[in-house]
Amino acid sequence: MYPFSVKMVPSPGVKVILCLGRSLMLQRSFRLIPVQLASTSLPRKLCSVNTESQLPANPENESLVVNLNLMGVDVKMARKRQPGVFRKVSTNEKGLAEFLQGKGACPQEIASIVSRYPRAITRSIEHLEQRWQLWRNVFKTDAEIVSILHRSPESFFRSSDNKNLEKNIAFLISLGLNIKHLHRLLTTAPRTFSNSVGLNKQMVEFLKDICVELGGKNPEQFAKAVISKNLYILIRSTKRVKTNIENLRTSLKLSDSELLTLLQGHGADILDLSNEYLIKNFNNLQQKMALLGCEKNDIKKLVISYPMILYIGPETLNSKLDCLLKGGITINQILEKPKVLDYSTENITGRLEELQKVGYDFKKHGINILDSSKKRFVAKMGKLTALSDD
DNA sequence: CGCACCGGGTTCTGCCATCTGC
DNA sequence: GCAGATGGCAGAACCCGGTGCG
Repeated sequence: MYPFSVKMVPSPGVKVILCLGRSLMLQRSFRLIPVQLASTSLPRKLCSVNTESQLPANPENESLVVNLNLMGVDVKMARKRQPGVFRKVSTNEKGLAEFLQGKGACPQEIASIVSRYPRAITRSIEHLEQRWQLWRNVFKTDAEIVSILHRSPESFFRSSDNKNLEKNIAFLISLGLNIKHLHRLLTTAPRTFSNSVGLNKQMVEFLKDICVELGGKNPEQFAKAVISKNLYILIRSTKRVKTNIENLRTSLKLSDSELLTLLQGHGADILDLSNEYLIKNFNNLQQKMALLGCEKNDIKKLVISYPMILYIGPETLNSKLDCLLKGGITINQILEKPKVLDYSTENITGRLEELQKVGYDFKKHGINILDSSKKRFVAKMGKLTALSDD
């Protein structure tokens, strides 16, 4: 039970609802019963007076504030975020709390959810139940949904349009994405599902257009490939994606087919970057590589074989490169095996030190050892130490 | 077995601006 | 004119292991 329920005397109707549990059908029959308790005690007269007096359109609902405080909601934060919610005469904080608790959320999680997205308390039980079921089409357990809600309350509550959510799921499936894709998509970028279907369609159409423009033969396949490679793409603006594609094309002087291959491969990820950032990273890369004696063509090859290099910020990239070079690795070796840049500078530094101790010869053995999992690296080091001890 | 190649998994919300509908 | 709905933005890598080949 929730703290505020101690203080409140539920009306008979609500008591009935609470006892009935969570059967959607039964709750539906009680639809007309006010879901909010405290606010119903607020005299209606007060509101009608407001229309003709100079008082603010609607004063803050005091009993709502009391309820939220009892729930442990950070009222100050909530008020700052969505002040309008506090002036509503009827809200459903109790229903929401009951609902979420029934799904396995703890009071702290519920408080945190409401603090960060107060409008959640304006959703009716029917709405919540329906939306939850739609999410359950994708998730196997309630616990998974609770964890997403706790992570990003806005993704679940921002839209009141369950029809739109339904259409989104249907649309994504129609693209050829299977349930596993949807699961990853909803886990990773839940906002995708509260976009309007129109917006999602717009991005997909844009991707298909790009494909055709670049001489691709299968636009649907291309769009699907980009989405499954980059799960965030549907929460980006087409403007951002378009500008990034243009910038990639011009700065690398890519042919249509090179660009097409890049975009549906590992290049899909870098479309996420803000336009500024992509340019900044590219300029830094170009500058740094020139300093190290590389040709323009080397840079192009490097980006095509390892697009994620453009994801790395100037400072990180430069220090990573410097650290490798200091450790006795040549720039040509990096150009050949750019995946070593995948690993953190700390990781690389540590490995270089260990390898130096056993006198590892990069000229002879190459640098692949740096691009391996920790488990494999440790195993390899074990052998190398044993060897050097002999 | 040892190694290189390669693809995959994780990760990303919380705020502000703008429209829309009552 | 208000609150709700929706769009858009900044931020900024790292790690693991299956598989197939010699």
